[in-house]
Amino acid sequence: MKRLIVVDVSNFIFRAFFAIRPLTSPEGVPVNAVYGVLSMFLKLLSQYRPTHVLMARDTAGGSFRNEMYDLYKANRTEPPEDLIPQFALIKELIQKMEMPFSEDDNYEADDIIGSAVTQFKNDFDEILIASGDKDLMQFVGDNIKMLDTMKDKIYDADGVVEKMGVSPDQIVDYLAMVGDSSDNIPGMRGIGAKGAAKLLAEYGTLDECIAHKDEMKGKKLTTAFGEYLEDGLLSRDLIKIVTDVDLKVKAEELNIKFYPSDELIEFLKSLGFNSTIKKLEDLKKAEHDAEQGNNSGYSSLGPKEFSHTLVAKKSELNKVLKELEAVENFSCYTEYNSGDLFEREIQCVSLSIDGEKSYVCDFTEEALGKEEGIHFITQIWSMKDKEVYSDHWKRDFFFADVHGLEIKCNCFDSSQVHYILSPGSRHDIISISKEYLDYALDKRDKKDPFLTEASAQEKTKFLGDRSCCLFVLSSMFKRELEGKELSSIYFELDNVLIPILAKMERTGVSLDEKTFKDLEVDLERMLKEIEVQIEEFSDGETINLNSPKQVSEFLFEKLELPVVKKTKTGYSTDSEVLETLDAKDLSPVPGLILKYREYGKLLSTYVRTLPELRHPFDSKVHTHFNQDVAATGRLSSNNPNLQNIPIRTELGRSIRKGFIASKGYKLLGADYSQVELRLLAHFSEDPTMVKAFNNGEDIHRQTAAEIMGVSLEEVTSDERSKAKAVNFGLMYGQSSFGLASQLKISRKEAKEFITNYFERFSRVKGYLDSLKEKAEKEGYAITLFGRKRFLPDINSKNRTIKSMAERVAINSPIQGTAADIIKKAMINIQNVMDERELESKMILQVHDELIFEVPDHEVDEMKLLIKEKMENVVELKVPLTVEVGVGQNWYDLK
DNA sequence: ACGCCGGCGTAC
DNA sequence: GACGTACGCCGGCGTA
Repeated sequence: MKRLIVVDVSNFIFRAFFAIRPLTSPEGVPVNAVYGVLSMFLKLLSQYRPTHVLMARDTAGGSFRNEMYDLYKANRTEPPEDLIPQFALIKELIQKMEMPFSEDDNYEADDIIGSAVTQFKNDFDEILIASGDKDLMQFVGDNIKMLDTMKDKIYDADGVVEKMGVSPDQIVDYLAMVGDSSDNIPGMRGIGAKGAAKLLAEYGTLDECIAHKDEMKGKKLTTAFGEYLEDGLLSRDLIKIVTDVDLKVKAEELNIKFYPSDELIEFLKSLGFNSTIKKLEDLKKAEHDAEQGNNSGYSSLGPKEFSHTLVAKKSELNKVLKELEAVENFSCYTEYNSGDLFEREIQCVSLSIDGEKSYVCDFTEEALGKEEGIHFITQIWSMKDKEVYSDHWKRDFFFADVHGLEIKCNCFDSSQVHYILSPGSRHDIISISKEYLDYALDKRDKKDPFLTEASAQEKTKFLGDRSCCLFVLSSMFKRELEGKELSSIYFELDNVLIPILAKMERTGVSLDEKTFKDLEVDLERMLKEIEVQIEEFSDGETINLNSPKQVSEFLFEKLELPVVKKTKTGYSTDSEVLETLDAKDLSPVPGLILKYREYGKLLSTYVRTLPELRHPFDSKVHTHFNQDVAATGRLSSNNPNLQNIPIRTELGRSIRKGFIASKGYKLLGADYSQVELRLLAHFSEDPTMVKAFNNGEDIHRQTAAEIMGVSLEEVTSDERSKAKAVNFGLMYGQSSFGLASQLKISRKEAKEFITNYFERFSRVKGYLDSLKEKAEKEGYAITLFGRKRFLPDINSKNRTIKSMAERVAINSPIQGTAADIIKKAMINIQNVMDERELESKMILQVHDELIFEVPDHEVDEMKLLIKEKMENVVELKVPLTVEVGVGQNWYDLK
């Protein structure tokens, strides 16, 4: 099998430059693009195993196209400064790798590629064009395919049709009509991607379209084929790729060298690519051992192949189960169809007992079927003395719950553990396989119905690879956890929480349709009224009040109001600015826009959206609680986010009336009062603060009294709210500057507040400083329970970056400990609810608050239980107090 | 037509 | 430069 890959080097260079973070050689020369091109190329060799290669490149000068059209590529800016020295290095790299190479001063890489595939077409079994340039799709057909290395996707003629909507031989005409903004090719104004595809579907070619231009309907099309026809014809000429460039190499000269030369290794050393050198040196050694004709070389750099067995017969399933019985732990990768939460079916289960080989059980095959799938997975999940690795146990628990199955095995969740080992990065199986195993899993998901259309072989690799990686990674992470404090964070906290969250998601929350409908009508009317009022000031011009850009033009150019604040791109119009302007009484408009924003936010984010997100299954909303997103250890919620339902303004708060208890149930809410401040008191052991909490004082009032030097009774509500701002600011590492701008007081005053604060609460200062020092020394911030957050920037020389890390060092232990506390409370409460077989259900968590749906007869019992469990999660130097409320809806839980 | 980013705003 | 952690809406721009 002779396979030629033609590499669009210019395309590689730009993609690499932007994909790889800045990187310099030991001599200080930027080399990120060189590194990127090398990695992409090595990956190409190992993954697609070409026998022949041609590297095609542009030269610095323009091409004949510039003579045709002086605006050709006129929109291109100069390459970034850091990239310029890398062009020569990449050329040198190609030479040192002894890869066949072609460039020509009069032609672009596209022309070289076009010429190569045309001229060498009959010399190879298969030719792959490695480039992201759509233009090159015109050559796809027969044995010529496009390869997008970033997406790991190969396009044959059908693939082109699917992606572009036209066949390869229509690509030139297509681009002639649509244009190409990256090369400044105009195209025909008025015709977009959809339009061009439609026209070509009807007439076949551009020429045929022109022949029938009198049939075109609509103003856009008539002008396109009138006024802009010339542009289209010029574009077509520019897009056409030359196929008869003299390449100065013959097909048989394109065979590649499979082993690195000493010279190459020396060159890479000078660039500082240590990890790559190591691999190449090993390869060099292997060259000596290798037998003649052994075709490994560079292509062996790729990951070793796992070995997968497809299981598609009932009798074989039992054999698999027997093997599982014989081991203590194994990975179990479950693949569901992408259908909805309640309807979804199990499609495949892939298992590995050693990280080298896997069984892929396919329940979409006729011989098995979904009933068999459920039966099979039930048997696995009931192996109660086994430890089973999955990368998404919450999904499995949800599925099990829907189908009334029980999961009794010991669950080990690779993503969740990785979150604990390294919060703040990505934890999905694809990312961690890449990071730890340097293994590129097939990135496709089944949006395109991959699992139903792919070949059995492809499917087996897709799934088998995942369970193998899952096994290897889980074993690694398990060792990593061993003997560490972090171990208990995982095994006692996060892992135990998984089924609880699944249950909460499954239960969902009921909404009252009428509340939302009424609010929607009200808000729409109120918005309309404001629009009308504002129009009086705009001379009939319609302004989209949802567009900060248009609002800014209106306020600061048309009405000439004073600019208060700027953003990166222009004048700010945020609420702070609008309030400032409103206070100046120059125009009623800022105040009106403030109202418009408030109502618009409520309408678009909550009132209109939430009822839409109810699930047809039970008409409830089922949020997702993410357990591996927030770097501090908090949960997050999405689809919808039920952790940011308004409360501050009365109108916003009324949305909570729409969150209701099911019939015969009440909602029960319990929230920690001032957890984070109490934690600050506990950690700092500041006597004044500890005493205040122990005496049950109003902490903000107490703070005000201390820093303003007045008695508790004398504190005004303004003073109290200022003190509150100081208290919160402290925990976020706020500076006097920030406090001043928030409270609209002078910096001097703000500074005084803070100075007074630290005098009165002297231990707090010491504590906050110790957090920074500790983070500098240890490299991480840590919670009371031992959850860590690593802070690579804490010793940065860049002041701004270091300060940011310091604020994180202050905030994380406080926010994170609060998160750990409520997680523990959730677990303890759920345990008792299970023991007592209560009908109550936990439904929401909002960082310091839990909401339950409780049958009327359990209200009293649950009130006691929840308060007791939440308050006694952990013994601190100050009491943790919890306030409990009961009501028919979320608004009434006061 | 789609994806990404900036601006903005909601919660704790 | 200046307040931590999230999610999501909208408009606008680019599609490398």
